[in-house]
Amino acid sequence: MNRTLAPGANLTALRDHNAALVLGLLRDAGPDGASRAELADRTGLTPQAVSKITGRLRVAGLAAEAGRRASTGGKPATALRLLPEAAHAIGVHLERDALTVTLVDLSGAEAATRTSPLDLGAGAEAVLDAVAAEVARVRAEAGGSLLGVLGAGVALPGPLDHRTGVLQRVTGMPRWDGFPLRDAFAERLGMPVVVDKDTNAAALGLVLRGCVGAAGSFAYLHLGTGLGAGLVLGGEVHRGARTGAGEFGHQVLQLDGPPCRCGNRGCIEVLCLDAVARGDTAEAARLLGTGAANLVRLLDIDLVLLGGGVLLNASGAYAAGVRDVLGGAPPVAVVPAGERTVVEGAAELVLASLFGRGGRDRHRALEQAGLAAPSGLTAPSPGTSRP
Amino acid sequence: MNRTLAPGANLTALRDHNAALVLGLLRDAGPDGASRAELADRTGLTPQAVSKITGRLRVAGLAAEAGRRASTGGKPATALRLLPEAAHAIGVHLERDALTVTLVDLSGAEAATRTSPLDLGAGAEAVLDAVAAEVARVRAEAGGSLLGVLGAGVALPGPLDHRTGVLQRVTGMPRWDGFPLRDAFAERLGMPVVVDKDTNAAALGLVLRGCVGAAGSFAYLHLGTGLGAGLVLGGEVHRGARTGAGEFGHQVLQLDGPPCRCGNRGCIEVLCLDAVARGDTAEAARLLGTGAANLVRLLDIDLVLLGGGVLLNASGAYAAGVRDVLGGAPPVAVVPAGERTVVEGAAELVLASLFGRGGRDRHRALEQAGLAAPSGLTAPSPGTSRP
DNA sequence: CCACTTTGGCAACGCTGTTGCGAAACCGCA
DNA sequence: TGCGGTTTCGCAACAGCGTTGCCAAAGTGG
Repeated sequence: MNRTLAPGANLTALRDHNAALVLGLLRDAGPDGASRAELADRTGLTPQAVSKITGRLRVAGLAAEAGRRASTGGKPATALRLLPEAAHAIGVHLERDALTVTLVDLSGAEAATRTSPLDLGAGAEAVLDAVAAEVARVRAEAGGSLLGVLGAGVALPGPLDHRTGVLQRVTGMPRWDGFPLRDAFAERLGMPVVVDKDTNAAALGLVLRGCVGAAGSFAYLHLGTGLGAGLVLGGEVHRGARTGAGEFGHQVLQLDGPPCRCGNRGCIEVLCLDAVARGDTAEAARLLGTGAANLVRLLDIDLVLLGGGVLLNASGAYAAGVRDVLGGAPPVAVVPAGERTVVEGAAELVLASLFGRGGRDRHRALEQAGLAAPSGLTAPSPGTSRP
Repeated sequence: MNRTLAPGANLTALRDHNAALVLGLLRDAGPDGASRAELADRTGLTPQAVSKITGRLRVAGLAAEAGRRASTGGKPATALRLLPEAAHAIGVHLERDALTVTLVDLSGAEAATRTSPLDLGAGAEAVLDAVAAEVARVRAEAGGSLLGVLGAGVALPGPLDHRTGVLQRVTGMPRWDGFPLRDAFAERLGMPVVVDKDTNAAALGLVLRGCVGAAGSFAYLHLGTGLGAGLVLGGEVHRGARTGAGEFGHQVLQLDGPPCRCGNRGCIEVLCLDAVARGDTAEAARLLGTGAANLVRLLDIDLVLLGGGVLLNASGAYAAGVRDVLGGAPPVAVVPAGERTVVEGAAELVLASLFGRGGRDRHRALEQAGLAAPSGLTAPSPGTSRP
């Protein structure tokens, strides 16, 4: 077992953990906010600890008081809410023929978004130029404010390595093989960059945006030019050893089926895309449902989200068809996801570490957002709201 | 998302986390032990912190100094090792027709094991009697020492709920439906009890016993009377929403295949067991490999362990057959597991919380093992080894 | 023999969440 | 209107965590 994955914890880690936890709850609470007592309940911390933590958040400009709640028999609670404009993140979605860039605030709300054509096969320099230009335009559109952009998340089809940010043999585009995308983008954009597979980014975004309700685990199935999946297990995106998890499309469903470009026979992708090409949506949905059922049984999840161009064009039919195969027991919800899951998720790659959702460097993210100043200076008291 | 799954952390949680981490490293180090400096390196804690933690472990009787290492140019390191006999755990494996009970020490080494026939369908009282009797005999065999038995882990086929310890419709044995196994066992045996599915217990045991090397994720495939799997993802057993994860056997591999008792067609279990019944080991291995390949691609794991009676009877042939289907890239290791993985894993269900491997109540476990005395009394200095 | 390296303990320290206590603000009832 | 009860929340003192600074011990190598 890899012990380096479970490091020792010190007081800094403890503080950052709790701060991220509270920030996440505040984000989930939305503009109405949450009271300190409520936060204490949800976290298991004492009210005093929550007061100290929210005090730090207020000093850092990440949270503020937001009016009073109705009393429940005693002193009315003062709501605390996230200040979404305290920081922003950029999401970049690279497709074979298109580039989408978005700028979102801490709550995930979109400040500006642009889509433009792209030739991903044109090579690194051309793509870097295009992305840098679009990022600049999006920032200008959003008001030109250069304040508080925490970083950029980049989502693309893969295969790639999330930890190092290095691309592998992108199908049909050998020029990208071995390209250190993260470092190149970070240098060019002048900000921290996180790279992930498109389906993983989408799945992460769905978690952070509260689109999955109370489900701790779910699968996001994406049917576009290919068929892939993003897996969230126990609240965390499961990427596997080589960021290769989610290879849903090359699941063998028919041992003696038609050959696939991957070398096997009867992959669900081939069967499904054939049905789509024939216009047989019902059969495509049935195949998708069979694959989803395999996945649901293997991982015991109770939510399946559907996305990608093909599925969204007939989301009702696909959802119904998949639901039909899955049956009712155990009860699995099948829901179509939004239109821009991937680019929104790309931006969330940056925000995840702030909100205790398994980002790669929570401490740096919190520091960058104004918490935990590197110099050992203690922040002054925020001053409480008194008459 | 379920925020109750990510609670706030206080100083107690921090101390317990680090203590469990160090205990886990000491267990992995085996009888040769590990030096404080080495522990500091692996945990990322400062040497001083490690000294304090190991001091507490020594006071609690869980660790001791174990001689000197060769010098590397300075003062030679003093090795610290786990004292395995400081505590014990009981593992119970319930099968349809057999009962196995084992008593292991902290290192997982077996002190005594007994197997006896059992009629699982005979109902709760008869089974409780049998288990209690066997547990008493095993304790007697192990020397009669009643000291330091932390609890019992119970592994059985399921379906069941790990968190509550309640059984669901055990296939073919309706009398067990809804039976609160954990609480009934806990009362009868007079000790804490953890219940889990047999394949999950086996997978957990393989992690804790260091049988999986540096792999953070792997699948344990078990082919006995049925076909199931235990999944470890990112170092943690993945149980899913209802402890139902690992339903490998009812993965559809042949859309128009023979009907299965689960209602679908072409489940891998039916296909595979048919091949086994025909004596066609090569075909069974090929089918198993195809299912394993689906799983490996979906989860991006690089280790598959094989267990269960059928597989172990011809482990070489099965491993080779599975390896053949999986191919070499990405490199997936296929290895047969040991004979008693389930009952050993059942005992590890109890030990897991001590060693920072995701047990359900680490604090209680550490307290029970002699650490973190409930009264606020600080433990005295352990006294260092001086001439 | 002496410089150097490495291990590891002691004491003081900074920072964490916790506890004890009290003020503020509201409800409900007399 | 007055008073007790309830709930929220801050201040101050506190215990306990890992960290830092310093030093002793015990080897190696010139």
